[in-house]
Amino acid sequence: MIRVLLAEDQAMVRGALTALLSLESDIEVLGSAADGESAWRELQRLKPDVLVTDIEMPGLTGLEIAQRVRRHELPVKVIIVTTFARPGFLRRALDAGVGGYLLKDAPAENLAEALRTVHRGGRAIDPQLALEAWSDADPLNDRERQVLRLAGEGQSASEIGAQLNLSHGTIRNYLSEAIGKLGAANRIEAYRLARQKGWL
Amino acid sequence: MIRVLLAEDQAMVRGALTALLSLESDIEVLGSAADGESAWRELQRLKPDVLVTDIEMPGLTGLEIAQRVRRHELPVKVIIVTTFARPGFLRRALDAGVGGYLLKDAPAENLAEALRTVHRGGRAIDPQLALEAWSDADPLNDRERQVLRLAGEGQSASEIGAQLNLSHGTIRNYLSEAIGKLGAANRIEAYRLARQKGWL
DNA sequence: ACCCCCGGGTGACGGTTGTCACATCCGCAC
DNA sequence: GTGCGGATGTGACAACCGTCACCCGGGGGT
Repeated sequence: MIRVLLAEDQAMVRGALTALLSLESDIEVLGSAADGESAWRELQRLKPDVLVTDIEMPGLTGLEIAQRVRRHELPVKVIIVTTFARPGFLRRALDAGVGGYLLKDAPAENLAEALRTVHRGGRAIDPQLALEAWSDADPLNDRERQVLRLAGEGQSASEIGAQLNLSHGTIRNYLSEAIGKLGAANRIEAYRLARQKGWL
Repeated sequence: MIRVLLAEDQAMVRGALTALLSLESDIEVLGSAADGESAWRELQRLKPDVLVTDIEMPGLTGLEIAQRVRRHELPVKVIIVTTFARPGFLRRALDAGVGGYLLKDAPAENLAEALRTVHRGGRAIDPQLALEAWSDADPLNDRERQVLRLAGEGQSASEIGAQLNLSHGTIRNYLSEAIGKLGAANRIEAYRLARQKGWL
């Protein structure tokens, strides 16, 4: 019997996934959590074999939980199930030692299958995504990432500078570099590109 | 017996929702579709009592399907189930005469409940969202919406102008108006604001 | 015929952005 | 210490952006 904890913020999807997994005779859903913190608490209380978690959740993200699990050496496998086919996310997930990374686009049967694979020590990584993940690395450094994020919220160079205690000229230099590295035409395009790669 | 067709692009969520609804003894899931066009075809082939559809799908969106249903006077109720708590979306959905509008944040039991309500002729609208929907209306006209959308993709005024056969000066005028109407500081902020309201 | 509104355009203004070359400072290797 | 590299600033330039006042032409009303 595979004992599972489910973390997913959208209640309807959470309920639906629970129903889906409960159909499998060798899987038992111990419980579910709607945000990162409670997932972390339930993880320690219920001691499941496998944690199935979304990435984007209030509080802790699924990636952060995976990192914590590794750091505390908890005996639980982690499977990420997410909407986002972003190479950067998979990259970080693998660095955090997750057992599986599935897309919500994948057929529903894959989930139970992946659960079994991971439970017996294997890995279940979405194959087409695995390729992309190693193809191109994040070219941005911390400053560029930081500045690009703020620029993407509509802030001007001066506003960003004020926030980071840097001169507006420096901000423009960083933005210019980021735009160049990403092959974009302006900050807006750069932001979108970086975002869809999972780099921001 | 309530006969249901399900339209949802993410396969895993689609499978999970099917599992969820199949647990109910008075509900029968006739089939499901992964995009707007096939949902529309299945709708005519299977003639379900109720269509449960996501909004964001490839091809036709759920809102467009609802509009078509109304235009063709098909004898099917439509329930929108979406991630997006955007007043503008609900507004358009109601204009299209949908029977229900639920958020994926809502508890899973609500879905079956809403299905029954709508099937017997009632309406199931997320209550807190219903309030917001009438609070503030979309101030943008078609041109502004169109231009803002393109600007949000990183295109310059000249590029947008070329695409719409308008002069770059006119584009700037539209953007300026949109920025003003939304109380934003620049096009980036305007885009974000409009987007999160569901106006784009 | 008259007026007025509406979609579109123009030209000018000051500010912002993107780019580049160069300057400064600090820390670290040798 | 010398030298180098990274992080931060500066100043200049052209292009772009946001704003505004104003112009034009074509429908509707009346």
